[in-house]
Amino acid sequence: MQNITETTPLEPEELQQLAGLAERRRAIKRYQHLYHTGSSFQYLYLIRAGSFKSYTADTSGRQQITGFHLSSELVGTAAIGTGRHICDVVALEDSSVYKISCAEIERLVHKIPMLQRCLQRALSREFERNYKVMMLLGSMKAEERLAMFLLDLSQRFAMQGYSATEFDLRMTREEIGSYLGLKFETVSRMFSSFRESRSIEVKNRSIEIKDLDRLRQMVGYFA
Amino acid sequence: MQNITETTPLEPEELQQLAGLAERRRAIKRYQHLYHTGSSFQYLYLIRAGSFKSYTADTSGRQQITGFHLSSELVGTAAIGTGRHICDVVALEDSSVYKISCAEIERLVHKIPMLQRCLQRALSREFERNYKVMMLLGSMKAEERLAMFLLDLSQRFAMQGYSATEFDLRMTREEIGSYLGLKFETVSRMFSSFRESRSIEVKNRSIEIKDLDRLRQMVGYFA
DNA sequence: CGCGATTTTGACGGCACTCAAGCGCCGTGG
DNA sequence: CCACGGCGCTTGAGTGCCGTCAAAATCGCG
Repeated sequence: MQNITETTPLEPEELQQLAGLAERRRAIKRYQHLYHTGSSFQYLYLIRAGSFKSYTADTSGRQQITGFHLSSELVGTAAIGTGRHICDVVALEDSSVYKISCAEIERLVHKIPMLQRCLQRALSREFERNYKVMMLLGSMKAEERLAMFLLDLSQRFAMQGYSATEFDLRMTREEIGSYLGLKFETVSRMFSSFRESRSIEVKNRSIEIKDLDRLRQMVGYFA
Repeated sequence: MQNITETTPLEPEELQQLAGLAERRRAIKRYQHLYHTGSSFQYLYLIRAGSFKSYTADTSGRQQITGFHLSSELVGTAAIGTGRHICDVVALEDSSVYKISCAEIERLVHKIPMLQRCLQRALSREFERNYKVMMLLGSMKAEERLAMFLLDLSQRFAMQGYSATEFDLRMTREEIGSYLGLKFETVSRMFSSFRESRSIEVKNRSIEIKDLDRLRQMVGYFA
């Protein structure tokens, strides 16, 4: 499961590669945009600290969340192919990013084949995730969706060296619901249900996974 | 709406560009595969006649349909970024394709900037469709999904110069359902419901759209 | 401290899924 | 040529999940 065509979690060594390219860091305040839909592709952003959400407007104007982005992940890669950003990205909290100029990348890709491979692997991972998201939204039940969401977050936190079982959500129930194709009341009910089955401890935004295996069972085949 | 990261409808002039590159045509019998998941990316396929479906195995082994491909559309483009195919593609009927070698494209892209733009535009369209598919599966009702499916087919047939209102489906109700995240019984019921409201005439696989506007209204905001 | 935003929980209803039966179409073989 | 069988399709009945509406509790920002 995971973000569609936007977030790109990086292996530690890939991260180092890219950090070297970072021209400068930039502070992004809560609710501030990294970029807007349709704006031209100038930079990739490597998240140094904080978190973001990306969304598109469903044609009635409300936002449809398409992904969440955590620290040490790469944002903006979907625009590589098209030259224009295809969604809005906004900070969920005060954050900090490295800006990596698109032109700079182009130049260096020719010099350093390693970097080419690194970016290709990143794009490849994104493509494969599209299919998982499709299956998620197409056929999974609310319980399965939320379990998958938690496992996904858990794995991404672990990848950065944080705890895989204790973390804080940075997004509202409504944002989670939008991402998973559920109403926020359903998300809330599922959290309560997970608590009653002792799979997790949840107090507002703080999550502690008590029974990782049970979550995995819920996701079942889709893992 | 439409296929995720796999099909690429082409404008007539783009089609001509690519037809020039076609090395040779190849006949594909019904149920025969064009390529398998994981196989290395060797060719793009321009469909000359016939139709295909692409699917991935949801981990329990059943196939999850991810797209349908009609004549004069380009198949296999999703693998450009990754070098490996990420789904299986199989013929729904006896078909014929042009094979366009990957190496050939690479060479010509350097010579003809026009072709580069053509492929980029194609990829761009695919990316944007991902979002529509996400919204479709995330929040639309069965009626809206099927209406959108029919309008999408209608538009693609029209693009090839065929009738936008009368066409034959090449896929089963079950395949449509898999694609739209519905059970085949629900698809069947919706077809019957559309018939009762005089929006379409439907007899087995043959479809005649009687009230295009009504279908558009059903899709509503999502159009 | 106070107010708006977020979250929880309950009651209720509708849409889509499940299970099941029956029909139509078509290819195969007697 | 017809009988048969299989597959796809339709339709019905019943159920369950999730969305809607509503109210109350809690959080957190100013």
